[in-house]
Amino acid sequence: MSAAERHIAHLDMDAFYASVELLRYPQLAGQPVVIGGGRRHQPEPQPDGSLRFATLESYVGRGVITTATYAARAFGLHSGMGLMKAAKLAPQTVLLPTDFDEYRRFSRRFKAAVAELAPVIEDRGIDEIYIDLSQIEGVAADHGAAIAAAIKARVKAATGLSCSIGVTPNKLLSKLASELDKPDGLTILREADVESRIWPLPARRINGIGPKAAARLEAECGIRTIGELAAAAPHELIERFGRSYGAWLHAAAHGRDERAVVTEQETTSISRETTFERDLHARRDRALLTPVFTRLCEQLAADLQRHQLEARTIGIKLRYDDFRTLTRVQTLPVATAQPAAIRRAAGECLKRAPLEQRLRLLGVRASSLQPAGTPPPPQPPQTADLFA
DNA sequence: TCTGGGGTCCTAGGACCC
DNA sequence: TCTGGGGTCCTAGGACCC
Repeated sequence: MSAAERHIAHLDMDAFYASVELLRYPQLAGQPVVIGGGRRHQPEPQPDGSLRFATLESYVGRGVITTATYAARAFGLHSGMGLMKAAKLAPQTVLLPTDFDEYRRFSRRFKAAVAELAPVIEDRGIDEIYIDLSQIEGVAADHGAAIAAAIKARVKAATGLSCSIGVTPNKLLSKLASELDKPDGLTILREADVESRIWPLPARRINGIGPKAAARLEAECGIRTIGELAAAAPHELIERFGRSYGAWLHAAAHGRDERAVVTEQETTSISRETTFERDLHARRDRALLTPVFTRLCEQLAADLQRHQLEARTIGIKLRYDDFRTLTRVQTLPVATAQPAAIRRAAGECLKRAPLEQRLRLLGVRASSLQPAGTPPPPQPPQTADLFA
């Protein structure tokens, strides 16, 4: 491993789901559009051949925005916001249903396009990747500017979509850099730029500082920006946030990150969950709940089988009407991908959960995964055997 | 009528074993 | 009938991310 400076890119597709939908419905370009909710608001063909799109004002339900176009963001709409709340802010916004199959197709397409130019890619979900450019010839000359521009052009040619790229010496800085010039941005940063370009940003922008940590930093330390975090005494961060997280906060604020670009990652869990249209009572609404529960288990089993995996641990997740979340898991003696075995184990978990309160969500999860057909480890002898 | 669905990683305590 | 330290497995919850 050379000690030479690394060149790591972070590529983020711009408003990905919404941009894919705009390819399908170009007449919506420039309009406020959000993606989200169920399947009930498909565009309806009109007698004159045009399409009639649903708008937020007619939405009823518990869905959230998964992606908003930049025009919709101008109204204050953003991903994660409840659609009912969004409807109050901008009722005329077009609402399109989520079509994950289509987004996955475009995801594969843009990643394949990048791989033609730079094959060392770390998947970070459907719409973003890290790319290690360090081995690309001539990258040091311009710190990755030319190859990043070429990647942007190749993605655009392959998908019709724009993306934003940050290139820096590490993943942490690249993730920050890719956001600095969105949409259709290209930002090159070196370590010497951290003070001027990164330190003014809110600490919350750092990948790994979420709402809780950001609130504590501000309330307990008066820290709002990354620069203020960088100036904090390491031992104080460690006292407040623990040895591991405190030390990481300090390093992150100084733009230090040694993590490698990881090209292969094993799945550690698979889950299925659903939020009910109205809160259900475990006993009184049992007739409604039971088939949903069984179907989640069947879907989970199918997911496992599709991935050729088996699970040793099966768990459930409940969300109560007050949004508290509870989990129960059970580890089985033998791994399974069978719907009946999963249903049985999940049923045992459910017996150990309090069910007085109404539920808004029910989920089933498989973990301790292993390849299908892995021979079971030798079992400890049964009591009966010892005295046989 | 606030708050989806799919993930990862970390912590912490108890059981059990050497 | 005290006193250990370390290791693994399991469970529950929480923070965070896309």
